[in-house]
Amino acid sequence: MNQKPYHHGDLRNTLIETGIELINEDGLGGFSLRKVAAKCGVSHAAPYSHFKDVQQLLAAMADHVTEQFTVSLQASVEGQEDPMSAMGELGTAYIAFFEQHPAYLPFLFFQSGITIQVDGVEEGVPAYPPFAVFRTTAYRLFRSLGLPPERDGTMLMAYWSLVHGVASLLSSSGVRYSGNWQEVWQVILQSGGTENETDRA
Amino acid sequence: MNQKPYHHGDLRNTLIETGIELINEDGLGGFSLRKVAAKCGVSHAAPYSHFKDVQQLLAAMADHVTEQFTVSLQASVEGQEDPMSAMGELGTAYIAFFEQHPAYLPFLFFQSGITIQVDGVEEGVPAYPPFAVFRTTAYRLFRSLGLPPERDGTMLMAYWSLVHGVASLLSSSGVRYSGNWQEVWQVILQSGGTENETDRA
DNA sequence: CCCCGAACTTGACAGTGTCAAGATTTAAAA
DNA sequence: TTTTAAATCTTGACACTGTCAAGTTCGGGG
Repeated sequence: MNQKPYHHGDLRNTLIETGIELINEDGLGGFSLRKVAAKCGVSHAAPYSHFKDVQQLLAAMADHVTEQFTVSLQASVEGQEDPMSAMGELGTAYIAFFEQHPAYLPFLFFQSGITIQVDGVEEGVPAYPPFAVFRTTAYRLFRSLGLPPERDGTMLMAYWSLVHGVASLLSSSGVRYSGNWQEVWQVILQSGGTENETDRA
Repeated sequence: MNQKPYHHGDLRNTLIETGIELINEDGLGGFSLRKVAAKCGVSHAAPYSHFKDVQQLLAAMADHVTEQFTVSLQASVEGQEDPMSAMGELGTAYIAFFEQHPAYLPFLFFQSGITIQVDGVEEGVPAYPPFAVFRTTAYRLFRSLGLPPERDGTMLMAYWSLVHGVASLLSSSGVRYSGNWQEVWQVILQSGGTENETDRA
């Protein structure tokens, strides 16, 4: 439904993908409109036929990356029977994503202001897709643990915040921790109700 | 011990403070060396007498802000008798700091690479000062709860990650959550051992 | 007193985002 | 098919950025 090849042949998508490559190579700070244009073999002002701003290109790039992120999260819980281990896999996938692409976290979360509706279920604002995966998986777990539904919001935000915090500390700040991160977010899962495998040393 | 007033009178400190003002007004993206210089009434190259880089000025600014952050955290636990409520206050202070200065989080954590030693207690790398406050307060609580010391590291990272995650989601991303954040990180504190005041509605 | 060196200014350079004007090509209309 | 309009891309310019080299000014130690 979009633009078909004119002169270059699907610039716009090429700009988006090349821009993402650039960020992965040189980091968010090394990004520039003119570099992307040069890498695509077009003149420095060519992007303005497809994006009114650098911000708009960055937003389109962020959308693309967000989609990959969502796919990655979904894949991690697909086929998982046990809700508890599904949550564990989800957290692992969340963190692995930002560990493998350290530039993505500042890029996704400090760039254009996404607004994530968390609370009032779908009132206008569409839920942030990765968060939606998070929510459905979490609710499944909470039901299986027999948690009271009033605590859903609190527990969901706790788990999401913790996983996001770990990803944040790992990928951006220079935090070194020799312990097992998986144990860290298990702390919340355990607190849900069942106390499986506390340390038994 | 530093430079005394020559022409301007304590530029360097003025640059640092003015730079921080700029970031609070225009955000991290609106920051520029030349703007800071202009705001200080000096020429655009004057900062190079005190900093070899923009990065170095930013690093000095970050140090200054980090100190304020540490003071704020320490003040929040001062005089608190009950370890549990001390931890609550600490988390509140952590988040309040970044809520009041939304530009600080990307500035502190995505700028120059601080390295935070978490695990092996003081082996070379000095602990990140705000984290040090966190650690001592947390350990006090864990002891009062009778937690096994082997779990100290895990519990500490869990609590820090969660609080940092909440601050991150609140101040950078456009997350809207109508619930009570304080309840959110209480989830971890409860999971420590005692279950005080679960919802009773 | 003089003079050395630290602090600051001036002017230049390459690189950035953005826009206006023109050239080129494609799709649609006649 | 020829003509026309719109989309795409280029070129050149502007203001702004960080950085550096060369000068200028000023203060304190000889």
